[in-house]
Amino acid sequence: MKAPTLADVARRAGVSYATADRVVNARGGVADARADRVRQAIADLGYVRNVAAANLSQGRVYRFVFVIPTGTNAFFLHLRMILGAVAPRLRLERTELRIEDVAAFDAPSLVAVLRALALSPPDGIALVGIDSPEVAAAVADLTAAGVAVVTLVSDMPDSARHAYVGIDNCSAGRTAARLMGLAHARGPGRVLPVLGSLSARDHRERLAGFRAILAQDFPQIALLPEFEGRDRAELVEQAVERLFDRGEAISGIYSLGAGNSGLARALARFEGTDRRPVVIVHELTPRTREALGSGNFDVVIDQRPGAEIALALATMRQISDRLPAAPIRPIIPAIIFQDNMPEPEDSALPEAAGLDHTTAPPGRQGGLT
Amino acid sequence: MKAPTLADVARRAGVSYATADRVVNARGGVADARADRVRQAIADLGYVRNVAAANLSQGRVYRFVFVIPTGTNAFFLHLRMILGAVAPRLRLERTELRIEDVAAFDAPSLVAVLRALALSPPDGIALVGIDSPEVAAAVADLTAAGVAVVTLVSDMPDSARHAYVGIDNCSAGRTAARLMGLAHARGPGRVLPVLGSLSARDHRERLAGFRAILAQDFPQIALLPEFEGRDRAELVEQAVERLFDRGEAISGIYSLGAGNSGLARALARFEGTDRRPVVIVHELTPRTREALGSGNFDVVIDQRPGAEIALALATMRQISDRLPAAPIRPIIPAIIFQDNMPEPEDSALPEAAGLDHTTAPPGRQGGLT
DNA sequence: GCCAAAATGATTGACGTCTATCAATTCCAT
DNA sequence: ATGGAATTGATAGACGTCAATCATTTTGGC
Repeated sequence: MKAPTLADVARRAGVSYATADRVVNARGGVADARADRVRQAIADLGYVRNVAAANLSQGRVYRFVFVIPTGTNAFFLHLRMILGAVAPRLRLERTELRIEDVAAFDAPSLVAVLRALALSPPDGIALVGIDSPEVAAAVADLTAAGVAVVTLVSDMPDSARHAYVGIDNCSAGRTAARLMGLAHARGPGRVLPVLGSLSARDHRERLAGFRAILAQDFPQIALLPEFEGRDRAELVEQAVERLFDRGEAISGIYSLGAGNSGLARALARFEGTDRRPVVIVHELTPRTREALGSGNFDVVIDQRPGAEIALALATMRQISDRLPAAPIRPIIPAIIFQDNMPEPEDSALPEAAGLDHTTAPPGRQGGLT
Repeated sequence: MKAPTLADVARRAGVSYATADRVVNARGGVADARADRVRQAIADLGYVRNVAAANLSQGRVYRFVFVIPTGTNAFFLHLRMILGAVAPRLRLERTELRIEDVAAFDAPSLVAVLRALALSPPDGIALVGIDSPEVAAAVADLTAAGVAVVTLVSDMPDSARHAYVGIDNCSAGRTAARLMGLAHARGPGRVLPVLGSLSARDHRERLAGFRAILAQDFPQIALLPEFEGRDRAELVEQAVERLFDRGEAISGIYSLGAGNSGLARALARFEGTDRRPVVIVHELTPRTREALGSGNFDVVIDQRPGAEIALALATMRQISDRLPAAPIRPIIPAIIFQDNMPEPEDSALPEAAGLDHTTAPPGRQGGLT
């Protein structure tokens, strides 16, 4: 009735414990015939190695690295903040977190970081994907070396990464289009897409999804040419200002990258009027929160970085533990209006929960006499 | 540099290992002065008991029970399905799941189930809350007996439950109102709320949130009296049919409970016309999926039962492990249009991930020779 | 049939906690 | 002071795995 141990496997396979151990831990030096018998016994018994016992025996510590772009991008700053907040808690679970900096949108420097990490490989690496053969090659080397590699936020489907943790960006773009269409009700309009860089897969996919639904279901809405703002607030601000100054009739803005504080500034001119365009942006940050609250933005599509980090960690741990892989589903983004803003994630006061379970409850055996 | 063990604590407190053990496991028979010294040493060293080692030593199996309402309610059927799907995987992690049936909206039978469970108490219980003093009393007895109790879907804030796992229903109602308002653009309208029962806290809260935002931001939308459909499709269908037959001008329907297949049938009469009201419902089920896809519903607010189950399990495990309680944040509901429907959760084919990590990768020590 | 190389078996000591038992000490009321 | 109770200490085995060592057997080439 209880779970089979490796000793059971060895017995069933008719080999010694030592041989079974050599097979499951890939130590080599086992004849094929024997190894197959062990594998068969594992399958027959449904043996799953007891990770707790394994970790206990070798005093294992999980070492995970998050490679995060530098710069003033509010989303990545938020990501760093959350990582900093969960790190102490994770240490209790024998997990060490490290953040490696990398220049944004920069394949060569990402490759350099990955190559450096390969020298003393951690157990897992989470990185923001960049479409580039060199990065893919570095990833392949890491996975070959037994490192769990997970792409975060933006995927690299053609690489050897074990899993992608993030939202379905195409679907997010379609959702934005649907909301934009809803808000235009039955009237016509002209919509401006603002993005960071077409070289980023996530931005490309969002734009494609947005376009597809607008074209399909909302023919009365015209699409202006997209603006590439490199995720930099001042560039976005200038560009939007210029359009307004030229008197362009803009009924909606879909900002699918970062740099939204610039957008908020550019929209200040509509304060108090009812002529502000419908504004849909990505990522809940202090700035976008504020703009939502004050009624300057309408919708925020948030990829829930906290959930992403949790899933990335769980995935890396699962791969490191060599457990049968659970299917990874995309993160479901939160669609946020001024009415359903969640608490900021840094308001995580452990004791605020008001409960402390660190001493045994009065269970079967009595307390004091 | 490594984590302190209980032996370290004992040494620091100047007591024997046995005494320290008696303190952390509440076995009793320790003089106050000594116990305090042990507790002080624990605090000084930041000792956290090694759960893996503890579970290993006693061959521990977590026993968790989900108490789920019976009936044809599609949401709860879905919840049961997901529980069935995760159960085998959890068994690998020494966790046993059981489902207990209970009549819906029925406090006495919930109390009976809880009392029965108390006879051989599991490690954790997740239940759908019902506001009733008797239920609260039963919950208090369970928590006093050391059982981790979590409310699911609908909370009981005044009970002794350890945590609530579910969405912020008030916020969800506000979100529905915002979407309804958006879809009404600047035109007037009349909106019908359909709910299961005002005795259910979650339904009450959604309705309150919905009302508040409509009143505050959309004065041009009139609110019809709400209909209580007991979550039963045929009742909902009849009631809505009757209203339409009477020629009521209805521009929007907010269905905040179950029974949406009845609603979909009642809306069939608008097929092909553009006079269908705006329809916002809760919970993604096969029926609401279909209605979204065919364009009969506009928005589904889904409380993501899979995420709820995962969080409930994690919470119960954490409480059972007597770890410092992490703050529990509400589940963020998914807002779903026809454009961003996620894969059904039962499409979870473990092997579909295409990866199997059950054998050691070629790590530090070489493979075959 | 011999030798080296390869494969296999047997065994042991961690890892940190829990449970249990038994011996030794302290405390307190009389 | 004495006896009984309460408290404390010491220790050992179990849990399942990993890493390591050493002894033994089998294999393959000649």
